[in-house]
Amino acid sequence: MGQAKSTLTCRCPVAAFQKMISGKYKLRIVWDLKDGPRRYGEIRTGLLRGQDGTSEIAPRVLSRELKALTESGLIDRKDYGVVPPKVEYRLTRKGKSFVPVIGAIRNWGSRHLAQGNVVEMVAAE
Amino acid sequence: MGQAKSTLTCRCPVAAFQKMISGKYKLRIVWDLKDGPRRYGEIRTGLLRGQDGTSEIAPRVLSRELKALTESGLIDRKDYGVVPPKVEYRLTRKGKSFVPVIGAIRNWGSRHLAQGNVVEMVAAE
DNA sequence: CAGCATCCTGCGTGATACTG
DNA sequence: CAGTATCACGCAGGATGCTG
Repeated sequence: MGQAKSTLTCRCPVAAFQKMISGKYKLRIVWDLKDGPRRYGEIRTGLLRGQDGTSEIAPRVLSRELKALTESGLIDRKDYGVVPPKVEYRLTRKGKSFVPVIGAIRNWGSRHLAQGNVVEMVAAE
Repeated sequence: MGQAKSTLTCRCPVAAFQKMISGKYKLRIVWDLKDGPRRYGEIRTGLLRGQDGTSEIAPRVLSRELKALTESGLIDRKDYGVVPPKVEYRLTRKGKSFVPVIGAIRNWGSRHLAQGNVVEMVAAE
């Protein structure tokens, strides 16, 4: 069996991590899901908070991110099989264990990364 | 100094983080640098450890990653201005503060990510 | 040795339209 | 509502070759 196919497989945990969270929204999705299950549409609109309401994320994109996260085992898809459609996404155990990592990232980011439009000189070192 | 370029600017620390470490090698470079300064060539060959010696990283690519990291303020470039050229890269204070974050990532990754076939405990820290 | 200049390619991202 | 199907585009990433 081998090697060569697994999407997430890599000798370096960092590289594997990179692959897992590749994409603009995966981290944010997982983070948003930490408070509980959310529906497709909720995630979609939730991703826009803070943005100047430009265009919404393309469904194709969100769809793929969600699928990738599911295949990574971070989230779980629950289809209620009703009409109109209702689908919820929630963190798996693995996904929950990942939340603190994102927390660390956010924590570091909020201290060392210029956020918002306030670009405070990163400089001086 | 201080270019108010919005290169890293984003309202969401996570997104800013994503931008900062975008690219296949940035995280690994920073991690490699945690043990001390390294020269261009050392970083280049160091990035190959574990790979089956396919092709080396294109200089253009490494160069760009290095430059981006420098502009992000994570690493610092030191040119000795000699012949033949000698250039060292080292972590800045900011870069050092970022190492634990990568540590958290590696730690999580080594536990939850399938790492190819060779899972050699990264644990030892 | 430590890069830069040029060309090329695949994929991630986005916009639009359509469906069960 | 929760997606899928198509088309298009920009850019990261790799391959060479050259230079101070």
